[in-house]
Amino acid sequence: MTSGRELVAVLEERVRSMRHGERVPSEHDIMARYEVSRSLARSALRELEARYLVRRVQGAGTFVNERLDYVISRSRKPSLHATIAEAGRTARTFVVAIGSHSAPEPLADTLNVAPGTPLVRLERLAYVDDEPTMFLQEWLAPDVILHPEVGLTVIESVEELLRGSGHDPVRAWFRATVDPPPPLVHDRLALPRGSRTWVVDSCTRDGGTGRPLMASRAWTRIDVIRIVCELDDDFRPAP
Amino acid sequence: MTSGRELVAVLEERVRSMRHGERVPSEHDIMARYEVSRSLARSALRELEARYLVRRVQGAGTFVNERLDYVISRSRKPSLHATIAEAGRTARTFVVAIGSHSAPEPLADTLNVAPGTPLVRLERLAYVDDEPTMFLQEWLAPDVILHPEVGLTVIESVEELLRGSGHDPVRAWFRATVDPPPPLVHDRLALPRGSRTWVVDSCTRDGGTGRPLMASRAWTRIDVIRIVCELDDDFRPAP
DNA sequence: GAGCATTTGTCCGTATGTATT
DNA sequence: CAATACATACGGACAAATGCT
Repeated sequence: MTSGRELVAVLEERVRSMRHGERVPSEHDIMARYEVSRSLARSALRELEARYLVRRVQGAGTFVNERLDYVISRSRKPSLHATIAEAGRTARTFVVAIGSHSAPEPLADTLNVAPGTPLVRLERLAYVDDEPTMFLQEWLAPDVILHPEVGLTVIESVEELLRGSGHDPVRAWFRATVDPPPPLVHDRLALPRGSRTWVVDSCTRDGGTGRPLMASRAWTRIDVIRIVCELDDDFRPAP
Repeated sequence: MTSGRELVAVLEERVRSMRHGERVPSEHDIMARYEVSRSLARSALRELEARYLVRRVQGAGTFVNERLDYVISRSRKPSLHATIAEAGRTARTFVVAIGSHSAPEPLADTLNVAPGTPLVRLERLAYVDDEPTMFLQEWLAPDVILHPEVGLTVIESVEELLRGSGHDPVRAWFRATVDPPPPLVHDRLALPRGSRTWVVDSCTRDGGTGRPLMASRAWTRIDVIRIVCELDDDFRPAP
């Protein structure tokens, strides 16, 4: 082995031939096998980590990582949970906080209520294969859900809850980009230093009446999920 | 200075107080000023680079970097050039290749022509402040443009060209995500190793007839542009 | 719970190569 | 050509987290 670039290429090929979760040779193994210094082995693995091909855990090792695609669009209904289950992985969501807060300015505008109107705010944390992966803040318009205290600790999907309350929830608007998360979210997702997340703001309305039901912001680990934003083509039939 | 984490925080604050393009202290300066080793100074600057806060150029130095926002949606018309000009930066686009190619399968489908139909393919390279920033591949539906050889080497905006040919171009569909670019694009954009780009596929139609005019794929430097995808809310008036 | 080996994280120091100015 | 600045690579030491006994 002569250069770090080669080392990265060799390791990448090897990693790509392995399955999600499999163990990647340790830094020490790589030193011995390819006769390079530890710093070079480290930098190669770190580059693969930056490309989301591996995950590294101090004390445990380096493991192959496979990102899951999640398409966001108006027409596609499948939840994150369904998408993840299809890929043979498991997803679970927990409510970490629930309370009544008065609507801040931009949210009041989105939900079409007067500023200061009390809203139910949910904070949820979604795990993929026991890894904290998505942190959600959701504001529910007044009176869209009956007995929220009961339903929300039990039901994992707010969409189902809305449907159960007699609504027809559709994603009416979203805005997505990639950004560093605020410190609170950084901790919740146990992110490594300097990492970025998908940030998706969204508004859910009733498909029939157009009434705003919920506004949300979600931070998603970019190394676990690959979000694909799609604008529907009104001139083509939905698949 | 005790830890690398502090050093990053201190440098980040300093960088954030500076303006785009300003010179950041060199690795050597940081060693002397904060009494750390070169490797620590390096890793700190590299982390700021990973957060898109600085750009590093071998032999030249490290410079403050400020990303530009570019919103993609159906309703927003402004071109990338206009967006960049508003931020006080300059954008230029060059046609690097133009030729006739038979339509590959997915493109033929998008443009609603038979597979193998000859299409005009454009390759363009957009510079922001003399930095190669976006590489575009564009396929034009048959006969949508008169005398393409003449117009395309002169006009920087294909949208204007379409308008000049009597069409009413609107963005009918897009799909956006973040991914490593293919090697050819990696070279064109002079990217550092292991970096990712925005990848935006798009289809432009005539707003009146719905006729497909153009399909395109664009790779954009994620450290120069922050793309924001937005789905319009049909229940709210456009701003 | 304690102890231990393994593995990655964080530092240091040094030397040489390469691109820019 | 020379000076500057970043890139690459070596080596070593210790810290911190994990997983197992």
